Amino acid sequence: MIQTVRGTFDILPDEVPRWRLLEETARTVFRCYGYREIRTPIFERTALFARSVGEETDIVAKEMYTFTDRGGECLSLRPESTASVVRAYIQHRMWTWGSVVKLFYLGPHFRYERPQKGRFRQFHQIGAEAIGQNDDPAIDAELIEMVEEYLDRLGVAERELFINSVGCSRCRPAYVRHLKDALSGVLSRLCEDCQRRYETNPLRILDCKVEDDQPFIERAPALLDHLCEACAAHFEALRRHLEERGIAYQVARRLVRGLDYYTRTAFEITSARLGAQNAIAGGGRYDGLSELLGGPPAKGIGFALGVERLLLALPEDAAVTDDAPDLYIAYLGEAARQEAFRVARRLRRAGLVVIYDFQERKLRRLMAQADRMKARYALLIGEDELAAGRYTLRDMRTGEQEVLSEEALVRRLMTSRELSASGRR
RNA sequence: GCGAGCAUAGCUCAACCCGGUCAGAGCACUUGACUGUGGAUCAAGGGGUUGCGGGUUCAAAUCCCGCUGCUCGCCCCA
Repeated sequence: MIQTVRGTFDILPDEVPRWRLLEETARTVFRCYGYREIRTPIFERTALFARSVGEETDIVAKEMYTFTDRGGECLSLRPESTASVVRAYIQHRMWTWGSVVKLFYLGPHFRYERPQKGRFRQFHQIGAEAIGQNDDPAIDAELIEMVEEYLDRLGVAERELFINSVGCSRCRPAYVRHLKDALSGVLSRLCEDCQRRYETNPLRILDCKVEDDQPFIERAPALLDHLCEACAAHFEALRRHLEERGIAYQVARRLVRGLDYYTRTAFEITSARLGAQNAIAGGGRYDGLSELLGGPPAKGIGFALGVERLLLALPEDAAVTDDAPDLYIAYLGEAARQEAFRVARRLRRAGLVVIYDFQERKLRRLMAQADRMKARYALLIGEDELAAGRYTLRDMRTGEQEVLSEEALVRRLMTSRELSASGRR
């Protein structure tokens, strides 16, 4: 039997409401902050990700789904979306849209990783980007506020917000040299991974969780103490803005970002309810990315949020299936069956959710099924009803029944406040 | 790429340690008790080559080896 491929999964009807809740809440909240939805292709030229995310990162070096199409183009399924959004910003000359363009996206992304809790090969991200000439720290603070508001509205508890600054192209290289100098003496006493990172990505050493390495890392110089004046001022301003907005945060001096394009503001939101992969959202500034991709100078900040992880942190009762039928039609006999189809069609056109069984069954079974499906009403069409030209409508909650003409039935259902036609649609 | 654990009915699991008792329960599904009226109860039924392949043995779901898959952790990241 052919099954879903490793690291992918079906989202079955019972789970879909939870997904929709996340998506719809994102659209609602982000819209309030002036962010507009953008949908970029699911695959792009490989070069886009190689250049932006970084050739040496794990994502590009060993996690992308890369293939050559029939025309010989080297393409990759998107491992993230910031690169695509910035590409779109450049391609569509969005700087003419205004000084800061605010965009958000949501959808599947792909990385060839070893699956584990909260980590899959096809995974979903919700993210937003603010791109333009302006790099006011208030933009950073507003974006963070928006993420917090979103998580609040979903009821995601036990969260923590960490912020840091990773500097810019002026101050970071000097700091990295500083860091390497400071660690060179104790390099042999660090874990294997850190020895490797020392060469490939020294900043990552700050992120190491190995117990024995901690004393050395604690003593190493911190990025925050080596920012250039402009970056330091930017970070201080961000802190002030967050405080003015009443957003609780912790400065995580060792927080770094995995992708090469990040500058200055870096932040991460974790949830204690998650497990080993406890980062629920992460983001930061990427002021050089547009130019790196051949576009005009532009500043940018964004974040991405892992939907599968968010789902793990979401309260149990966050969403319920809302596809229970308004009306279950129980018919008895062939003539009643045709009548049932006709009535169902009329009510469905009016927006009601109407269900019936295609198979002849005993009335008892039909009622049991209506109950199981949580139908609000049941409509009985049998010999008596056909003869009288009136139907029996049963309120499944109270058990009360009334006999109604078709017109009275339609009027009755259409004015019922709790049904689909007048309510949620 | 590395490490550990698990794999029995559609789902949740029992039997595995100390091989032999037709491979079982609950939920779900179908039917009946109940001639046109649901949630309860009782009964019956369908459904499994015990992940796959090999080995040991008179005998393997049970012990051994290989493979595959899944889960969790490392790495990395959202």
